[in-house]
Amino acid sequence: MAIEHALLGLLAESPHHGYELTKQFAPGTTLADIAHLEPGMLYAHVKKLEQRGWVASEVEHQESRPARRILSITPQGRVELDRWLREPVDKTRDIRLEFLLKLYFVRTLAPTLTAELVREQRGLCEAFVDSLEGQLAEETDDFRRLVLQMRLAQNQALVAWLRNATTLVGR
Amino acid sequence: MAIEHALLGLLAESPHHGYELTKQFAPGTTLADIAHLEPGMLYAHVKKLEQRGWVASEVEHQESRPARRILSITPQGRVELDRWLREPVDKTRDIRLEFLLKLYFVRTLAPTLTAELVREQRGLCEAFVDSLEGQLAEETDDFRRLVLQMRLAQNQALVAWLRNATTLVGR
DNA sequence: AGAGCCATGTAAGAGGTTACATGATTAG
DNA sequence: CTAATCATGTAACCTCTTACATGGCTCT
Repeated sequence: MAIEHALLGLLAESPHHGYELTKQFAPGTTLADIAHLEPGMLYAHVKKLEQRGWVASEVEHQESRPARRILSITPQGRVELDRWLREPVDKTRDIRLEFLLKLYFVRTLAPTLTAELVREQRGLCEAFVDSLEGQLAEETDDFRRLVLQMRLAQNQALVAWLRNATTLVGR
Repeated sequence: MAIEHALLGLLAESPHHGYELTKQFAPGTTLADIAHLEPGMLYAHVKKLEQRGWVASEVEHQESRPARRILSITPQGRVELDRWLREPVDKTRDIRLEFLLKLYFVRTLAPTLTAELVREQRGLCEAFVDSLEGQLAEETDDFRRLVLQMRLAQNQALVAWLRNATTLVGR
């Protein structure tokens, strides 16, 4: 899901063929730092995106080179990408991959939305922190407290990071 | 993987049949708080554990109740469980589920190993913190710094939590 | 009479990993 | 001559999620 939206994000800038897209995820690139994507999986994702009508393709023949399929984003694809870029993730574990991808693309594709995305994500994390603090106040079992404390520590760290990100990313 | 070891952990205390095991993961229990396990998947996991020779089963017939398969851990299963209980996890994301399961079972099955497990896990997290700090010192790109800072914040929070856990769990 | 408990599973589908398959061209 | 690059995919195999299938018993 998240990776497919990232592919939409790459195609939103300009059409590309599959091989070019795999290069964006090659070791050492920023995207590879966030998500792994093997060439084999890329073509499978593209197939799904075409089936959903978010991507269209056209074959380009070349001399002395294999033919390539030029992929471009459709109007429905743009609608979907825009929806995705505005929505924060609701599970803490999705911040590592999906939220970072949103942040990566929102900055270049819709810079004016960046600050709002970060703010909404921080709102969700803060609400979760509050909820965990409430649960912790009522919990008496040592081990369950330990579990809650871990989640609390992680979410507090994310809130602090997002607060800092607002200033860095929001210019 | 992690959930299968948790099932081994439950069977290490005493033999159980499948239905009893599903109850251990029912909503509201401590285990359900760490990991989700639907009945359907439980039987699939048990099948795998039997194929590996870590669990053996014996059918028990009952009057006026469906027959049940009593599951018990084998000697090889105990060896595997012991190995698993001693090893910290090496990816940060596995702490949420797999490390918590290890912690849950090591406390009751091998309490003397608890402090050592927490210490080793903290060692790994600290090493990762050091590595991230090194990368951050050399990174100039704003966005990549943001990614590194998030990972750093998360791992620092875990180190602090593990430090606190030593005192709580190690008695 | 109907809801829920006991007790076991299968089946279908989504998602990811790893490896393999093809075959021409260009650079060292 | 060998390795890397260009360019596409398939196939096999895990894991997890969700839903369904069965059928008797107990409690209200």
